[in-house]
Amino acid sequence: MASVSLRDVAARANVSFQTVSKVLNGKGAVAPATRQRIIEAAEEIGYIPNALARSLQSRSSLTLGVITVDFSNTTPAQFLVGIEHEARRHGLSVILSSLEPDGSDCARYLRVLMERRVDGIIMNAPATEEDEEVGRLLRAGPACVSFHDIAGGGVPIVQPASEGTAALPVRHLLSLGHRRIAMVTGYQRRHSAQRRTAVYRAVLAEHGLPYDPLLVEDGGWEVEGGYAATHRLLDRAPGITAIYVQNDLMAVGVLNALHERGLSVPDDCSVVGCDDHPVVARTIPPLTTVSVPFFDAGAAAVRLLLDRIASGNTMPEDVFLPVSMIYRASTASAPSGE
Amino acid sequence: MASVSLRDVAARANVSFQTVSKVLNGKGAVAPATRQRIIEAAEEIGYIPNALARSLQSRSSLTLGVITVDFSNTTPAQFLVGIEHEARRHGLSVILSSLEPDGSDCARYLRVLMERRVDGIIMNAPATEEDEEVGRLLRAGPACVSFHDIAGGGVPIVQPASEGTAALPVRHLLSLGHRRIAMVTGYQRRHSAQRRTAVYRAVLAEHGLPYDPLLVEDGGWEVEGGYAATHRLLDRAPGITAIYVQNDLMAVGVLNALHERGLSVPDDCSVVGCDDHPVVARTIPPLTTVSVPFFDAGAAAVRLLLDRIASGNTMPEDVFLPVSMIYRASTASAPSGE
DNA sequence: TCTCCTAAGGCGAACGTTCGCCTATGCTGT
DNA sequence: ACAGCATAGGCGAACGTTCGCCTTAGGAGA
Repeated sequence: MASVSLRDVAARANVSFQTVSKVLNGKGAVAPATRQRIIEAAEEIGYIPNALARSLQSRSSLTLGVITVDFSNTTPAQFLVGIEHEARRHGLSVILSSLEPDGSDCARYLRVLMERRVDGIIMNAPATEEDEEVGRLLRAGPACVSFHDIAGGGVPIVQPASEGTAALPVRHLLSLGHRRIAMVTGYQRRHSAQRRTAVYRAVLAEHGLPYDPLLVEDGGWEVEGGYAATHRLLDRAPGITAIYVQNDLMAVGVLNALHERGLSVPDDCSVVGCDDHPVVARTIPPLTTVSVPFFDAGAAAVRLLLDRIASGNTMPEDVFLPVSMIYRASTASAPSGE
Repeated sequence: MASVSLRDVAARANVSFQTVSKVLNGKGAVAPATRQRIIEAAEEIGYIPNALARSLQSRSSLTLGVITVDFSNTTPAQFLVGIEHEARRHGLSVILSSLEPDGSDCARYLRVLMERRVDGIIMNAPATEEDEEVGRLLRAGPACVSFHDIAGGGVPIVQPASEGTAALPVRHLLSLGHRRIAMVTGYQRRHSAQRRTAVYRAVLAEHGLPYDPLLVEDGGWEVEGGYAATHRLLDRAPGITAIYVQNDLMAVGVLNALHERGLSVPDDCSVVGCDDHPVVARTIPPLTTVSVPFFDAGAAAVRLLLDRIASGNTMPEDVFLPVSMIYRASTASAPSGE
């Protein structure tokens, strides 16, 4: 188990260890017989190259660092899987750091990644989007790409287009004749929730409808928050015929709350979610939602990062991911008002 | 950006680089004034230790490798989060490798982890549970702990007790008076599905009930599989009054299929899931299920691994995780048969 | 005054690579 | 017979650490 090195292989094959290196990396000119002997020797004593030593010498760790929000939710997990697969395709490994909910440990983990000399960093930690220190570190450190805003900018962003994630559902509901369209938002301190709210407002305005704060509730991104938000909405704002929910997890809670109230979806109230979580294809009723390509987003982030590294860390354009509506059974025409 | 090393700090503080090392690691005896000077110098030129070099020299990478099935599902993701947190607590980083569905790339990734000289490996890749090569590599390589069986053994296992995940739900249904209890299994090639099936069978036998293959369908662990399996069951086996579903994701599909058939849950048919997926607290109806501590499982795996490393790779006992029933609204007494 | 001790810090070596340059050997062409 | 040249492989250095041992200087004790 004591690690066997190039030197051990060399001793066995009666050559210098540098020659072994050449053979194993297919570099220099080596006689076929010697090559064969070396390869066999390596095989016999179970030589495994030491990537640490290689990285030290080559000044490239072939490693990406990822700092992410808790990914036990499906959406950040999909993003992460996309990153991992694309990284692997390029021969890179991924070091994972998942943050506390408040993101307070981000700077510390960033430092760990820098000590480990990662070649690049991918961020998905909305809780730090206003953290100036994190912004500074990221601008000073290795190449970085982020899924959320970074305080002070300077880091390219990969994001679903919020015109898509918000405008598509709201337009869909409007086209079905709904006029009192409530919204359950994600945690309102997050920029993505704010952006979607702004788009909701803008689309309503386009159609001559006022923005009514009574129709908007914070669901905090989670199932239970969606459930509670819906009950609050129904308590205080009668006449709601549709709800746009900023993610599918909350939408599950929304459907449950409506059911508890004896309201039928979609007959009494339409619901649109966002993300196309695997589960909502079979909720009762199956949910109309927005499909967001999280896997692809992860892959795109890796590619962007690699471009950035290759091009000497120039600042590329932000990437906006195309999204699309998935029409299922949770939306229908507004009940004929009388 | 060109990396600054101990030597650079040393030059600035007018000492040897080894002295800088001593100060920064708090090792040798150094005069307070010198110490101060060194710390300031390090600060000023932005010294960041090189973990690669450190690992090379110390022969310990402070890294854990994790090989996991696609974790865009919540349960493997929770396990992974648990691992990451516990690893972090011990100052270890985690290198992540997620496999193709068939696990065919496992041996390759294992090799990468060994090249990177990880201190230990945690496996969660059920697709490889019969792969002899993987088993061999794991027994020969660094310390390892697994969440699923390893071909040939020799690796300690951390697992929810299948007496819990299967016996608890089935006993619950029996105690409610159900006698025709169907089961939607996970992918039947997996040992965990097989074990749960065996326990289901054994518990029925305890109560003098025969094992009826017509009541068992493979749902493949996914929502859609649960949905399809339920329709097949209802088509061919009338009189089912309860369904035990081996995971919650499938249970969502089961609830939907029952709803489509016009069967009320729990009045016409009870349903029990497994895992306590966050979503099933608000399905319609909320699902009775088995809570499995996946976070804790991840943390326990890390602790077991560290014990194993510390104790020179002795073979510890397997760990079985305690599970418990969560009673919600999807189960009720069997309809009074007439 | 001499010995001994301790504190402070220098120094060499090693961890396992890769890279570039150097040398020895033998063959080709005239 | 000799210059010229591939071809094969050796060798030194460097990447950035940590570790253990050595040296030096100054002070305490007899």
